[in-house]
Amino acid sequence: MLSVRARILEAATELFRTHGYDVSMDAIANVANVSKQTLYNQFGNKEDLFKAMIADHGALMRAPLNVSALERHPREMLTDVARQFYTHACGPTEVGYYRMIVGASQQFPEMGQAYYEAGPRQMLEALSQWMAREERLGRLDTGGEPQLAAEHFLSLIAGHIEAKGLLGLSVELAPAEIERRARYCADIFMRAFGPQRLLG
Amino acid sequence: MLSVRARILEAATELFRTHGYDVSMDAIANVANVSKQTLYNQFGNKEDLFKAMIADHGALMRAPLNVSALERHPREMLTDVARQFYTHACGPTEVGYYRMIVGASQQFPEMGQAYYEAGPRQMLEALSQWMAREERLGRLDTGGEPQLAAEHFLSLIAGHIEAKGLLGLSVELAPAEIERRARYCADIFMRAFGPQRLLG
DNA sequence: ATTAATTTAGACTTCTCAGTCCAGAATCGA
DNA sequence: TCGATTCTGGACTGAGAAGTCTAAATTAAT
Repeated sequence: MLSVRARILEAATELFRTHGYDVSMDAIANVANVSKQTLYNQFGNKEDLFKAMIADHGALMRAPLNVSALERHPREMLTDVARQFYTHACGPTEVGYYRMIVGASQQFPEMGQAYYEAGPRQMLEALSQWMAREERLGRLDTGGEPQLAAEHFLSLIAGHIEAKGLLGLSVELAPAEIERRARYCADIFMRAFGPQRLLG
Repeated sequence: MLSVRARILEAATELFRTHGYDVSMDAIANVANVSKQTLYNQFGNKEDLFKAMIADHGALMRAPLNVSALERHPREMLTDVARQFYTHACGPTEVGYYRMIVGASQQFPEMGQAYYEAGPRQMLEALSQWMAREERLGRLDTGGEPQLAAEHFLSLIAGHIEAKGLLGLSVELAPAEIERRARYCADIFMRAFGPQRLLG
């Protein structure tokens, strides 16, 4: 049996994700199988509950980009990053969550900031550092702008898929499609940033 | 003097954009300098007003990508598209609007769909057709996938900037920065999709 | 077993907001 | 000018939701 607090957070995550901030505390209490008073005892008020949920979720988000396997060829590495992104960060659950944050950040600007720091920012940072290293090894050529190149690679992966998801359009990717897209992205990126360039 | 209806739409656009769907009809009536009853006479109810505002706005959104000047070199054309995007579609106003739609599409899924069709979808379509033509002329090489290439170019432009804007982070680009980014994007794209490729 | 703390159920207060109603003022058409 | 339409201001209703309160039940600690 989960702790009372954990059950509340779980229910809150699910309901906020699917309905946005416009969920009644009663609804959360019901789904968590907890009395309203307990909910207020644990979290004080709705806003604090919301923030606690964000903080709780942040921990889960940091894992996907695991840039530990350093010694692979850039193309393999990039394919893998893309694959992981499509598998974990791009499914309807995570996109729904992202969507909810976007909606809520209108009311609580600091939520958007916090999400950015915990999520996109960290991925960007990690990827950028890896690219800088590869550039020193002569296996990438970002023109001395690994930060921009990392931005562009993430945009390449997420781009249109994520935009559609945000607007509520279906975004399920079959495994084969994930594979195809992942390879395609790595390919495009290597054409633009690989070491053997012609133009520029 | 604007018509009553136009004034209401203007006020609604502004308020919905900045505060999301959680704006009171009273507030809208006040800003529009109109009585509440008039507001209801004109639009029936809040949801219809919201939809009318979307429809009204849609018309404005279709202009920016003006793919009429066909005979320029791809690089120039792409730079121009990017420049237009950064200038018109990426400022705080338009991003705020996009953000609001994302938030509302949780409550009204068809809004997200409508926005996608009227905005991103049309840009994608136009760009994709242009790329297909350029490919026939031998001035681009998208590997027979102009649709994907167009997706990627738009992602390249919008990518991180838009994501930050959605989360409420500042996103103002100075003119010089717009110029730099526009050129950079066209450059990257040409490296990956220009005709003189090495890898593949 | 007894005491202290926590949980429960649900009634209650207060507030905000969508939408209605109405009586009088302004506007418009012929 | 006069009749019809539209707009105004503001009171009003009804619903939903945040947060409080209380008395009883449950759980945990000694």
